[in-house]
Amino acid sequence: MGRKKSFQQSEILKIISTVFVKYGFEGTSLDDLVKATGLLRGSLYSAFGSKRGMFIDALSENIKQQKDSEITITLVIIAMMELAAKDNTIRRLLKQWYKESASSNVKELLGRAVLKQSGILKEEEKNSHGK
Amino acid sequence: MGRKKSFQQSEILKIISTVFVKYGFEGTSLDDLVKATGLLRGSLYSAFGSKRGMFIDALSENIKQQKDSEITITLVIIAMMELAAKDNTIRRLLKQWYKESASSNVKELLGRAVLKQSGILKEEEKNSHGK
DNA sequence: ATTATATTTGACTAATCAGTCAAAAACTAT
DNA sequence: ATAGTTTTTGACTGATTAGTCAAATATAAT
Repeated sequence: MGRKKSFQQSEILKIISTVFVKYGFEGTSLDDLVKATGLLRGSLYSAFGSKRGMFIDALSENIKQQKDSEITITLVIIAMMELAAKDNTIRRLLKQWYKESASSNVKELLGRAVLKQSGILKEEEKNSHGK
Repeated sequence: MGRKKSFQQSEILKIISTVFVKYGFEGTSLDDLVKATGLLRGSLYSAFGSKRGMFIDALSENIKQQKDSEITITLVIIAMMELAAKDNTIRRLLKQWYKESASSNVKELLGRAVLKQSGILKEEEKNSHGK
């Protein structure tokens, strides 16, 4: 019953993910998310409750669906750098991700993604650092 | 001539560094910096010009004085995740740091610091991940 | 068609943000 | 002491922030 949702939650979470990846958590404003999704604030809030809720749902969805994708890794790093220390729920999510991570060298995976986000690496040097 | 500075720039930069490390760049407010340093906004602005200036000076000082300390690495990661993509000056600074980095495995160094910042690692497991 | 329920709409709010600036204070040189 | 210079002070500003909510709209069940 009731009015139908005008959007698919998982599609919106994909868009939300790219915005958080681009600007970080604190660097992303609700207006950024409103513009990117095409939804209005009220719709976003009724679907996710808060900006934090939007981030958690985006992170969870990404972890569930594509554990080692570039977007997932970047969201994980943003969560670790900006949120985990003060947010138990997010820290638990990240612990789970860490435990189940398929990569043989998570630290290097994270470090590579940090370097990539910074834009200081040219394409050719993305895999190893001559040292 | 003129009134003497009531503080030593390098001491204030140490304090500023710890605040940015704790809250990130976007997550740090001027009020946070005012409280932590004990200086007033006007003094901070006349010394550093802007919040970005405070971060750049803190990062530069740390890179110059203790290239591979924990605080330096964390500031580097914050700069890489939040600022480098859109700020040429900061990206140049980071490129220089990367080029001159003494570590044999920068990616792992960065990844370890990200994990540490998140608080998901217990002390015993900080150096290797059983996998 | 009426009732009940779920979603959308977007103007609104209170709080917080980075940054400014004129006046006061503290210093040096003469 | 006076003039010249620099720093400090903190109230102020306009912009932006996350979040709210009553009204409008759209759907399903009866």
